[in-house]
Amino acid sequence: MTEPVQRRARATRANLVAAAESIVAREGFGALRVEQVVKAAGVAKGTFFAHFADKDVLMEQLVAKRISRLLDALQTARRPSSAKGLAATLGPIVELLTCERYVFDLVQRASLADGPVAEALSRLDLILTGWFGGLFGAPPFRTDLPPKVMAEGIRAFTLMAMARHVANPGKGTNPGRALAVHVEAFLMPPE
Amino acid sequence: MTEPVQRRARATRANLVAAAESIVAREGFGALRVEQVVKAAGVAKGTFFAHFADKDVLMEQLVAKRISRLLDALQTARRPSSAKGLAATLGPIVELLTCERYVFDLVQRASLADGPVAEALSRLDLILTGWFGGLFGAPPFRTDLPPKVMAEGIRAFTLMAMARHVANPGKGTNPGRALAVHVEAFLMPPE
DNA sequence: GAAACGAATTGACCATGGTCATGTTTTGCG
DNA sequence: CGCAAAACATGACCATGGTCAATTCGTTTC
Repeated sequence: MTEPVQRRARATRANLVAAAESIVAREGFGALRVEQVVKAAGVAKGTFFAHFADKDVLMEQLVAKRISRLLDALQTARRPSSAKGLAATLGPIVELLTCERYVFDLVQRASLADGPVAEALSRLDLILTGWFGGLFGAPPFRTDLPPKVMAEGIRAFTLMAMARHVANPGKGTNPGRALAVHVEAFLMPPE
Repeated sequence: MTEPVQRRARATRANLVAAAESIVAREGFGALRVEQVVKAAGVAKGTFFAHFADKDVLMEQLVAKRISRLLDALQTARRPSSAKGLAATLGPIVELLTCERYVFDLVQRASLADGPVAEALSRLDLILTGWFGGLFGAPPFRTDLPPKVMAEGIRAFTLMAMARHVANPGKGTNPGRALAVHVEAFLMPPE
């Protein structure tokens, strides 16, 4: 639960994480079962819950790691120069978070609390805020709003677009396009 | 699951709903257990799942009914004349949806799919769209955006404000104020 | 009203996340 | 070292949502 101090415990924890990662890679996040993890790691079930308050804590950690990897790429990307470009830039992250309903629900629950997912996403906010420039804004986007508020707006729109997408499987919803509409509407200066 | 055709089955279903409503009134949504409901209704567990695909389907129905009652009041209310007023107007609904984390998660999952909750919320969208006026907009709000897009924006901001609130219990977050900030920023013309 | 057939109901059973009293290993200390 | 305390691990057990083959009930047909 808290960081283990003995070498044995650190190894156990690492085994659990490795086992979980391997299962996720093979069968997806939603298919992971605690029993499966502990069996693969060669420990008892109780041990799992001695290391993670609940299943979600482990899953958050795994998802956050994936998000972080995508953000590493984003960070070196060029600042997009249009609403559409901005929406497209978020594409890989949207894809990760909507790859499974289970993942999206997890992220949604975790995105505004404390924890690794929230941390990862606040890193995204930082990148966006940077793109929107300093106190005086950065065209072509609106220049009258604090970048922080704009970043929060993007977050809200992204979450909604993704929510619509995962709530209507097979209905051909396009989160990227929906997102672009809202970003366009709210982050570009009205004419 | 589908509407029952025999009188007996209709009565069973009504009993289940009544039992559930009574439990919710007494102990809240999150505390409701299927076992408890079937015991109170005097039927077997399997009967519950013959009438409702899963627990959530029943809960959605109950929550939607509550939302609808609040909307009846909203519908007769005067159109708010400021962003702050608009946020305040949504207060009762926000309060209902954030009264329990369980409720919020349920609503969030259901809000963009098919079902009674989505239906109730689309009624809210209709009211909002009405307030934002016809094709040419209605001051003091922005007049350059389709009312539908504005209503969707409000929905996104409301969901995010509520999510932050339920994700940080006891932290004194104020969904109404957070909402007002975003509504102000995005729905009022920039100056 | 008896046969036949689908609707409705039953309850034992299952899957799975989570708990906890107990046992084992490691560490720090005299 | 010897030993007590803390950290760690165990697995039987529990809570709860959900399944399904078997059974009972209601309705239709002749």
